[in-house]
Amino acid sequence: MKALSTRRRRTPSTTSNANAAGVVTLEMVAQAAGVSPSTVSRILNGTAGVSLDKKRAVDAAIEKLDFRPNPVARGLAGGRTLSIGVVTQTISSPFYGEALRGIEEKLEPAGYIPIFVSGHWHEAGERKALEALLSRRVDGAIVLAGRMPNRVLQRYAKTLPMVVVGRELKGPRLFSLEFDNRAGGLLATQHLIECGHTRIAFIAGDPAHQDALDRQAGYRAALEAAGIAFDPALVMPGDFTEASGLMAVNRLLESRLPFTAIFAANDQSAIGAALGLYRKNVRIPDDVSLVGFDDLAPAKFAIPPLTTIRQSVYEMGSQAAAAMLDLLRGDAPEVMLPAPVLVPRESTRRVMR
Amino acid sequence: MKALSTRRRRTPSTTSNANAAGVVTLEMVAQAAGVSPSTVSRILNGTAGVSLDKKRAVDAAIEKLDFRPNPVARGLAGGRTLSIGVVTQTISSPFYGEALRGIEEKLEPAGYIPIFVSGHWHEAGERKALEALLSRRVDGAIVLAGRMPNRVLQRYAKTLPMVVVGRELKGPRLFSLEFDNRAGGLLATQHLIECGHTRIAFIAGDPAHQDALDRQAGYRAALEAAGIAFDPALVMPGDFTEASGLMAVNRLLESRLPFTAIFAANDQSAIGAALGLYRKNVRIPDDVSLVGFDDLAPAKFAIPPLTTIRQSVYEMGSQAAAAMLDLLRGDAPEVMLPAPVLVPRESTRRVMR
DNA sequence: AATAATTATGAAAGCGCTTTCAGACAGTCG
DNA sequence: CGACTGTCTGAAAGCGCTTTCATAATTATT
Repeated sequence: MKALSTRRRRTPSTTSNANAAGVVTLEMVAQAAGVSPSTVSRILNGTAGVSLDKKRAVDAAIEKLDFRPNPVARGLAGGRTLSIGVVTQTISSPFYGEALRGIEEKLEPAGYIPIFVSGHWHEAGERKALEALLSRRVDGAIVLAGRMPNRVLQRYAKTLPMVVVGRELKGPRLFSLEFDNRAGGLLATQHLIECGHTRIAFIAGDPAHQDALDRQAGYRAALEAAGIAFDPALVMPGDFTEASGLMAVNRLLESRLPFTAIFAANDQSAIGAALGLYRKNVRIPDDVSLVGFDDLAPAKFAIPPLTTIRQSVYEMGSQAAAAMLDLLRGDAPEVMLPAPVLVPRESTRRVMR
Repeated sequence: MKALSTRRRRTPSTTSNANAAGVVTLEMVAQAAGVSPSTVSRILNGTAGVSLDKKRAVDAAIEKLDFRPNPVARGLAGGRTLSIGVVTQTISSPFYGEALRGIEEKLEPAGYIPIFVSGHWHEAGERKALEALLSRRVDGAIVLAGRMPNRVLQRYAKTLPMVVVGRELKGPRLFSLEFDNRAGGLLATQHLIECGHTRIAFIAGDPAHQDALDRQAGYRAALEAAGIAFDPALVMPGDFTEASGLMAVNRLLESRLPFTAIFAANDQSAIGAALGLYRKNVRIPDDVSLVGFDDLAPAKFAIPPLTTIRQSVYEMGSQAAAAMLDLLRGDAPEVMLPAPVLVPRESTRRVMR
């Protein structure tokens, strides 16, 4: 299998260097420029001052030979790999996909490359993913949500800089980034209340996610603020999937409890709910108003287009990456997530009855 | 920034080794087991026979010290990094997301890790992505679709094993994998024809994608086989996005051309089309039947659930990864993509008029 | 002008592993 | 029983870079 390894002893005295696979090395650059490898390295990294003429000579040599430093060797020698590990749950979900895009696009110009690993929704998987990243000597890790206990994350933060999305967790080389899910939940519910709804069902998210809990807290807070009694029978369990939204609606309908609006903990479950209503000939928004959460692409093209809470997942990824870059630079990250906004579309409207 | 580099000269004679960051090295294992580093390496890689008792001692030491070889050092020394580069277009699209999941899950048990890089839909981006991967010394590259000319890909294949998804392209260290898009297009259109439709519109995909062209070819072939005249006015340009599906429908409706069915080149544009029809109060499937392509998650929860062609994107990714593993092992890949299947749901039905 | 304090540079060690080379033993054979 | 194979093993070189350390070349200081 061995890749390009046409390996031979380095001929000790011969200076005409030309390794097997035609790869240009720093040493060759040094030779071409008539300086020592150390100098080339220093120029590359800006580690120390170098006289202008040498710098010019080296730059010219780099240009001419089309030299690109080998990150692997760099990693081994300098302890840096210019790669950032990212632990996600599923890389195929639209939610994580957006976040990853944000991360990638922010990291790229800084010369870092993200390495994505899935945690598969359980602690053991996440831990394994982090271990894999660690053994690959990533320079830092970004953890998206996840079920790992805070303790564990804090321990890892001793080994390498970490940014965690979706929890409150600070430390010397640890930064966390949270979207205000509670405010979002509040906003969504308020909107429904303003439309005159009082019987508002809630389709919950995966209770293992803090996000889900916070959104629900926002829902309750809004009800309370409006003086509407909270009815536990109106909250349906769910897990952020379309299927769970569908099932929740079915149960809701079967319960025969009166309700005129549904707030689903994310767009995906809202879309599942919409299908459930459609199946039972309940019209949106005429009979029931529906609000989602996240404002991912599909919400805009749902039938009818879904009123939802925008939390820019892309932005979240991008900010997490920015924070990581700060951490790496030794600065205290200074990032802010945009506040949640309501995106009114066609799935909600005033009650008329 | 320097990561864990508490670097010191290695104390030449001292044998009690313990590097700064508490990382266990192969050398430490060798020492604990009372053998030379070479022997440990040989056991790790199965490169040469080793006596049973030494092997046992080494295994015990590895276990006890919880040693995990450093891939970076391995990469530098052996020319292998145990990582596979993957070039995608957008990592956030549901289509690519699924494929990446397939790749990741197939690679993982083999000890390889995928590194995903986006090509951002243009040749320059893809080329840059490939270069980034190359400079990171990946052991192989998987290219998903993409616009890079075949020539270029073939040239890269000289440097490292490649598998390309979505084109016909073979070579010594090059393997390609194609889904039968034409057959899928044929199937979709046939289904519509069997339902009695004769005025079938087509919403095209991005013409830069071979996939899109093939699906369209299937559409035409089905019409021809059924003796239905092909009407170019019924094919609407599109680019695989929801927005393009929506726009296509609008134009179609404005054209006042009669039609009773739409075949969209992928699910996303079909969903956009569905919204367009909904807006104009055209009912699916009562007034117009609609077929998509891909059978990604959202299709199942569209309103109404979308009849579509299943092409297991997950499977595609997984097979591509399997092919890469074969290539790396030196075997000729022997993989097969499942044939396209029609998944009838509720967006199509017999014409009644 | 003589000495101290700065740079700028190169030599060389070392990151943690793989792999060649050659030695040390066993086992074969005639 | 000596010459010859073949199998294990360790020493050491080397992958391509970074980073000390020491030296030489400048510049600043009094």
